[in-house]
Amino acid sequence: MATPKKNNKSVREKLASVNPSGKKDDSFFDLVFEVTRQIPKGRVTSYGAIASCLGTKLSARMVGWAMHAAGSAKPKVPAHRVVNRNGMLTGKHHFNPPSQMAAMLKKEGIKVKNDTVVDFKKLFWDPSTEMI
DNA sequence: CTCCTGACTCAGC
DNA sequence: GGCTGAGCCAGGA
Repeated sequence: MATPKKNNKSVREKLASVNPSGKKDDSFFDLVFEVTRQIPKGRVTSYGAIASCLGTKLSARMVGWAMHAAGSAKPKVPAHRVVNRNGMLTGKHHFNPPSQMAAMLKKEGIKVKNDTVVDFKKLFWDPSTEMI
């Protein structure tokens, strides 16, 4: 894909607006959580997209790692809407139960086949573009 | 304090 | 064309 994302700063500001409660801890984790929560229902995004929009495109792993903490995050983070670049539910094994991820996606109208999001490209939600 | 691992991605072979 | 290696940051042992 083109991946023109360059509003990394804008995204951060946007997130600041979402979090006006004097919360200054822009930990990478929190940032990822905010973005993930902004994902519209019936849409999905990739770790790389989030990482890229945050300015840490080289650390897509951290996004996934942050999702690991999503289970303890409050309110709950729709980590099921975050998949890898191929639209594959790589993190489903971390859900409880693993089938929960696909079930949630299906519930939102997203077709999941073989642990992969159908029309992922079409349902793809670019945080640095559609969120602003 | 040091080492390792991890829900990814890109580049190279 | 698919597979492998390396890089990234943070948290846990």
